[in-house]
Amino acid sequence: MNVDNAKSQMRKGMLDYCIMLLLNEKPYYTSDIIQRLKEANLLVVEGTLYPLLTRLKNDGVLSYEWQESTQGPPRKYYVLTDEGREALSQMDAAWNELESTIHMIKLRV
Amino acid sequence: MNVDNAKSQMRKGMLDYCIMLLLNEKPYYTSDIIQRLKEANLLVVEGTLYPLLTRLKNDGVLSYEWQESTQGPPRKYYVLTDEGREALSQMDAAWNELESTIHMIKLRV
DNA sequence: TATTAATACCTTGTATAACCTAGTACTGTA
DNA sequence: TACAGTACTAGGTTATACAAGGTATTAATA
Repeated sequence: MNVDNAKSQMRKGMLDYCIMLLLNEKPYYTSDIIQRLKEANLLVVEGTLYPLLTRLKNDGVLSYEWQESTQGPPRKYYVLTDEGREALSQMDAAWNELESTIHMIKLRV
Repeated sequence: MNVDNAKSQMRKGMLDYCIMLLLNEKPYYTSDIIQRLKEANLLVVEGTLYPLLTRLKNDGVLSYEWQESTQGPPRKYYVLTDEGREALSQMDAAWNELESTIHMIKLRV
C-alpha cells in the first residue's frame, strides 16, 4: 500500500479550510500563506495556491487589497469576507464532524 | 461557496482509514461495514465499497475468508493483514499529523 | 420442480476537481 | 542591465466516489 498517496488523499480538501483559518486571523499575501502553512507542516507551492485563492475569491469568501512593499512590487493581501466567515464556521462544523467520526470508530461507540 | 462539496472533499481518503480502523477490531463483511460507518455518520454505498475493498486487498493490507450465512449466500469477511496493521499505524500517524496541523493553525503556534 | 424473493457479490463508466508542473510576465531595485 | 520578488495560467495527472446495472447463491413457496 502506498501510504504517501493515502496521506495526500487525506489532505485533499483541507487546504481551503487551512487558508480560510489563516485569513481569519489577519490579511496575508501568498508568500506569507505558504510560509505559515509550511510552519504547520503543510507544504504548498505557488502553482497550487494561486488558482485556489482565485477560486475562493470568485466564490465570494475572499477579497483582496493591494499593498505597497518596501522591497519589490506591490502585494495582494487576501482577507476573509463576511460570507467567508460564515462559510468558515460551516467548515469548522464539518471538520469537527470528521474528527468525531474517526473517534467514534476508534472507540467502537 | 459550496460547503457540501468542501465537506465531501474533506472526507476524501478518509474511507480507507475508517475501514482499516474497523477491520482492526474484527472481521466484517460488506453490509456490516456499511452499517458501522453509517452509525458513525459516514454514508457509503456498495458501489463505493466493493472496489475499495478489492483495491485494499490487492494492496496487501486486507485479505478475506468465506463464511456461511444462516440466511442467504456465503459472505466474504475481510480481515486486516500484518502488512495492513503496519499501514494502519502509518495512517494513524498521518491522521494525527493532520489534526495537529489544523490545531497549530487555529492556535497560531 | 419451477419460480420468485432476498441476499450477497461485482463491474463499468463517469463526474469531479484538487493538485502540480512548468512555464510566462510584470515590477521594482541594485 | 541583471536580478529578485511578485502575480498568474494552461495543461495534464490522478484518484476518489458514485450511479447504474449485472451475476450468483440460497431460501421460500406454489
